[in-house]
Amino acid sequence: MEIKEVFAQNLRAARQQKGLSQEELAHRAEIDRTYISSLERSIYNASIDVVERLAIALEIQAADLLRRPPSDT
Amino acid sequence: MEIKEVFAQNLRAARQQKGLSQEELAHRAEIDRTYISSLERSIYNASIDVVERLAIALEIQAADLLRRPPSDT
DNA sequence: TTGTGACTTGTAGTCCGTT
DNA sequence: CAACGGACTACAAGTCACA
Repeated sequence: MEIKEVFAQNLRAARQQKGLSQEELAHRAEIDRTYISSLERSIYNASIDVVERLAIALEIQAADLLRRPPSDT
Repeated sequence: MEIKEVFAQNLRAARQQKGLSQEELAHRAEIDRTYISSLERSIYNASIDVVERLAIALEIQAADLLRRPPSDT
């Protein structure tokens, strides 16, 4: 499993946990709505500043968005 | 402090902890030596696949390379 | 052994839309 | 509300010569 897939899953899970739509998250993180959609579908390898902006908007640690599930380690 | 600076410091610290030169790490991670030099000088916002390749070469977690020092939180 | 400048190429990231 | 397309711009990715 590639890191961008891990990131995609963590991102979607964290966003839904907060009850946010892609558009609301996009606004908070100042990132394009369609790009967040792409990230959740594992299209791109986000750069670390995008990871951090999303983490801040989601009120979690940037490192948490890259954390692999226990079953995968 | 920007995330790329956090990453740069963590990268250099982890590399030196392993007693590796930039060139040796470059070889292990299959990344150009001068690019690693750039990353350690906070030139770029690395993408998450590069972060992971370096983490694997350093035998640490990708998330650890993004972790901010306690004094910074 | 590492830093740096100059450069090219590939992909990250934006903005418009439709389904 | 989200998936998806095309066309674009910005910047990461990768290479080289040299200090």
